[in-house]
Amino acid sequence: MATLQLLINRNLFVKDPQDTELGRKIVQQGILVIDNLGFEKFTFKKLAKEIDSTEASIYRYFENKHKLLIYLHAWYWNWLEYRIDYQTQNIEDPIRELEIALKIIAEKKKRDPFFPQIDEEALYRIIVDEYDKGYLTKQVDEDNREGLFKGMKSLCNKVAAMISTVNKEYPYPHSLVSTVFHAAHQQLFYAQHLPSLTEVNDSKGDLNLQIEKFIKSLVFNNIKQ
Amino acid sequence: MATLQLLINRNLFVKDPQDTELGRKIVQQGILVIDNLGFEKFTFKKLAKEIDSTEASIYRYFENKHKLLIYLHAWYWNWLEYRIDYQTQNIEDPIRELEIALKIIAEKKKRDPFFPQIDEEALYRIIVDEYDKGYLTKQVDEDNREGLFKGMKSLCNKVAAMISTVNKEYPYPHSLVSTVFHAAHQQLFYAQHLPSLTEVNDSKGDLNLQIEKFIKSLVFNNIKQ
DNA sequence: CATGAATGATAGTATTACTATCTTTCAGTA
DNA sequence: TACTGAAAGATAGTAATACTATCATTCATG
Repeated sequence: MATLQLLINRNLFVKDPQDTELGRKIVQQGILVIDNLGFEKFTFKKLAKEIDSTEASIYRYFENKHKLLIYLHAWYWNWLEYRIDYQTQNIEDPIRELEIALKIIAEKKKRDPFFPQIDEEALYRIIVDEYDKGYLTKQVDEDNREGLFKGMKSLCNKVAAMISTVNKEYPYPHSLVSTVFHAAHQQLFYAQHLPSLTEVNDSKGDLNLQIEKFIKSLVFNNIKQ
Repeated sequence: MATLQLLINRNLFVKDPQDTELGRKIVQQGILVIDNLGFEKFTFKKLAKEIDSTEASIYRYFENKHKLLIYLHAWYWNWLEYRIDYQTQNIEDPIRELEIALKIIAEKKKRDPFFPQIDEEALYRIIVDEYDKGYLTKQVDEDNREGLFKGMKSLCNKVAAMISTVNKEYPYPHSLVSTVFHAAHQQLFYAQHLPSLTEVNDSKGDLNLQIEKFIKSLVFNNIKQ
């Protein structure tokens, strides 16, 4: 099987971690350590220990842990966009296309053999648990200027365009999509931790399937004519 | 004019900050300092300097800065709930009642003379900028067990109940409300910092009014029969 | 006047988030 | 074979953070 690489914005790293053994280990194990400790307790020192390297070496790849987190987010959004592109090839019906996109956003993530170095299941847990810590900071404007959020924005544009194709009168395609992106992850977090904030519930079967139904209803109830 | 006090969960503080001069100053100035610095750069030491007190004294009121943040969130949600209760008194029409609730959630917050010690405009900026930092942590389950999120949950229940009154067939009242709560704040953040993720835009007039329309459309498109 | 609660003052600790410098390893090349 | 340079390791150091502990002072109340 071919092994792919997603192209990540150069401003997210000092030195491209995909280029070297150590770099790949930083990303690979970084995902696992953040998943284990949570982002606040995660440090480069702890990660260095895990991969038998040093703090200083990790700093040669990432300016700080915040950039590493955005890097992982960027990877995630690029991965979703690639999968949506892939799975909507040759689909003519715009409604069907939109359904596929929403399914991919909401579904439970599994390891993708095209990217053997990334544990997508752990990464997905990180996205769910730390969703907006990437951009809810005082440096958001600078980060945005450097294009660090291009991945999410690009996918948002893509899905918003699908919505406009289905119903070009709907006035809030981007707002609806950014809301749905968040809801898809947030509802999973709520189901696991604050269940009184959602109807999505373990006892009703697969959580992600319920979330998929919820966000589909959210979207289609809004854009049907 | 009467001065009111909102009742905040006892587990959120070591010693009730509403009981003393210093406590009130901690909350009052805490809001302003967090608003200025952002939550990550905010420290008790900096706040202590601001109020001419000491780090140790602040620790006598709040276990750590995270608890102070949740305290402020709790205050905010209690405040919204109180205002919704107040403004929906004697309203018979459930649709009108729901509209009022959504308006209060989305609208631009102004100083409330009933609570002269709280700068609601600064607090609102904090909520918008740090929305889920209160609960997106590894201790969420413990915090939740201690009832720290009662405020948001209670308001969510209230608005979800309004939705069920309007349409008792709608299957996702709580999910819709928790999504809308988030969207109401997120869309403002996006409009200010990541404008390509939203149609809400300064050049179209008042941001909060646009958000109000968006979330009303979101809710009513979903629950109309 | 005595008491005790609240606060202030000061100090100390482990950890974090870096930066700097120097050495070693090792692959490619002259 | 020796030489070079890039990558990584080793080590040290710094300012700030997130606390904890202890002791002194203030001040209202009984």
